[in-house]
Amino acid sequence: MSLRHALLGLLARRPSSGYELTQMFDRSLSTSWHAGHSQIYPELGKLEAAGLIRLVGEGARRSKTYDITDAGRVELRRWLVEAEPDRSQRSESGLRLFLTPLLDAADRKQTFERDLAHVEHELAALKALRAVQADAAEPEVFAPQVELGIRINTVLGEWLREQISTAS
Amino acid sequence: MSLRHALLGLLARRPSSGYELTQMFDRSLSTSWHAGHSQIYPELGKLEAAGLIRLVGEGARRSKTYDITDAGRVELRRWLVEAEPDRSQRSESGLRLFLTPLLDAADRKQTFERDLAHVEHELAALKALRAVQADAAEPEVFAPQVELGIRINTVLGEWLREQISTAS
DNA sequence: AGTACCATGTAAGCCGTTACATGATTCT
DNA sequence: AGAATCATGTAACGGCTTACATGGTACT
Repeated sequence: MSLRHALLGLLARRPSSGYELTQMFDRSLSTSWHAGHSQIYPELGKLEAAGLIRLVGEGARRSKTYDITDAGRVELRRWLVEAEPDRSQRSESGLRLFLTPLLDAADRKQTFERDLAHVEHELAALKALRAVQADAAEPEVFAPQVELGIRINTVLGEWLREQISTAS
Repeated sequence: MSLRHALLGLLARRPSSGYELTQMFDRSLSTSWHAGHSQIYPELGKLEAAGLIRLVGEGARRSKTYDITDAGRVELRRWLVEAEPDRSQRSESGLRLFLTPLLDAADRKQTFERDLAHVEHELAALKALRAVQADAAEPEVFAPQVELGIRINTVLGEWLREQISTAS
């Protein structure tokens, strides 16, 4: 269960409300993790009860802003540095790719083209993000990670283009 | 829920027992999907009840071998070609990478080195697999996918090495 | 006054993991 | 005969998604 560490990590970046955390999962973390508000609010309650975060203010519209505590920072560092990473992944795209050889040439080409369109869309978004962040004072995402995303999507695109041309 | 389509896909490759399917998840599909036997056996029952697979033989030790039906093949193709892919992923490694900037330089370097060791291990395994499959009559994994894995792990390794050298 | 969005919460049900349980076959 | 491995199944529990539910604030 990494949700608690994801929340600790986001709160270590800056104090936030549950609503803001929900948005961060969609905007910044969507490529690696997702959580809906119905999962986040109860977990914030548990983290507060465990003393890893604390309520630092209530704002307009009953919003509750939390911040990480020293105990939370210790736990977050322990998890990041000392805990053995769980490297298992769940990727429907990977599964689809694995099953692609079952399709005939026409269907296979079609799915590769669909995937290529998606990869190019991602690539354009990442390059736009890189351009924006070059100026930004406080980048939302770690710049080297944008660069990694660009490189991975680039090789993916190259591979897909090769598959499309050899399939026909 | 892609488990049913993963099972349909594996059975479209060759008729298999639940036990063999469990092993295929570990051996061939572990980088994109995982399922334990306690999930597989009940799902095979549901697929059979739905007419997408059928029992084609019972062997030693009460083993039950299933094969995909024509209806199953139709459903598999529909899912692969026509269904909108769910591209959301759950990757603890991605989450860890996202949170890495919170660490100090020494801790960050340490985690990058741990990740690099793992990437190099994967890369060696994939290159060995590529060498073995070059000779094999009936490759277990689609050769181009091994190539893709090699390329992605290569850029990952390069990126990690850059992070390690600029972090110090 | 009505609509849209901000903000938090709970409940039902499904999916997946871990643990429990049993029997068959092979090897030493 | 005992251990290891093959092979299938069920049960309990926890995580995650979807749906239900409510109220506050801003805009027109």
